[in-house]
Amino acid sequence: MTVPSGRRERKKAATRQKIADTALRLFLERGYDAVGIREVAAEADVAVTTLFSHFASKEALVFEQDQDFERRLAQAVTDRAPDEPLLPALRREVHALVRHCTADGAAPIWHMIEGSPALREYEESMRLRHAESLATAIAADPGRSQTTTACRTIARFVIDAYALAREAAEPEAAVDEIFRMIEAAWEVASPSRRT
Amino acid sequence: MTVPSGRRERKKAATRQKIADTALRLFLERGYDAVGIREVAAEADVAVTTLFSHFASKEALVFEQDQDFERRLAQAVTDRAPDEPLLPALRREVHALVRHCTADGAAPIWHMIEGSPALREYEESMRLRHAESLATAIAADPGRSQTTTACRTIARFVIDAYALAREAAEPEAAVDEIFRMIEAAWEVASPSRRT
DNA sequence: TCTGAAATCCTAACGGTTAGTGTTACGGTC
DNA sequence: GACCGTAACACTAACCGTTAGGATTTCAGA
Repeated sequence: MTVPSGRRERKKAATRQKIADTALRLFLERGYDAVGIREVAAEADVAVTTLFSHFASKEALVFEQDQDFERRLAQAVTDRAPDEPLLPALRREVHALVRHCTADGAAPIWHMIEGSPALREYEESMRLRHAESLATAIAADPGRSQTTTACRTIARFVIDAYALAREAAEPEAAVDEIFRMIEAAWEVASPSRRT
Repeated sequence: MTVPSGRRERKKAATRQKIADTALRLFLERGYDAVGIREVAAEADVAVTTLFSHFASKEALVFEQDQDFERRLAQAVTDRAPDEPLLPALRREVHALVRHCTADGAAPIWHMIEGSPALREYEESMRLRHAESLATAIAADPGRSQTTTACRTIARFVIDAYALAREAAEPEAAVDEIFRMIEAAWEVASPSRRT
């Protein structure tokens, strides 16, 4: 027991990172579908079973930062200034996420994702998880009077905003446009005012 | 060319139906994951390749009415009374769909779907398609002044309403609750009024 | 009846994923 | 420093969904 201190963890993290880096490099070089798992494992110099002990699926190799994403959304709710309303905080975070995904370096990756049905599908199911965890965070927000259904609804809408904005011609403007709609929906779900 | 008249089409439809029925029966009897494609094909007395010429994937065997669903949503927009506003028409249709899915006989099927990650994921990606086609229908609605982004957003929200309502304790009430939020979002997206 | 095409079949494989079973390398303990 | 439990990793062999390739049957129309 106790805290596993040091080398072991570092080696494990290094292995994981090497696999992820190798996979992404190969995928970008030759296309996601054209590179097999056995090949990624060989190039990263690990066994196939080791690869799958670090990543649950081939698609997960691409969405390595999945968990960061999920955490950031929830933290945008829980860690905001005490007097800041919910939605502006979420809007800021979504803005940041969209900016991060449409940055220069990220373009080839998203191009690859859009080119592979398997990756698109996987991303969709990721978003479902993100919406659920965001809904939980919103529902736990103090001084809130909306129903559970309303919280889950708004969480979905926020995730939708992220997904739609990324595909829009002007992502940043789209975020603002969609959030105006979400604010209206949120208002109407409030028995009293005060968000 | 001309219209392929009769027997051929009937036989094909019969084969398709037999495969779907057999698959659903086996899945419900022994669990989705516990029944293999080869087994379904054998029990339906067709070749595996034939099965896959009727259904694109194992999951598609379960969501046989996929296309109906998609068509009904689009038609709710295009076939509504000339003076009926958009959202009430969609609300009616979503009500009908939710009622259909929460009907008595359908319970075991949805239970099975919720128990299989593969099926949940597939359903998610179906919804994406449905949202896209609904967005197209909404965007094509005459006398409409919203932006493309707003149309796609509302389409997503409507699909979300369906998904969320089905999981709610009181599905019918949830539909109404969520649609109140969607109406507000739609209003705010209108440069002028008049839906 | 003949012909073209659609529907079906068979075989064999490919690629992601997992189970089963060792084998190493590390961390804490004596 | 020797020792043991365990976490990380490796190897093999398979399972399962899916597809390519190509043969064969069955129907609609000329």
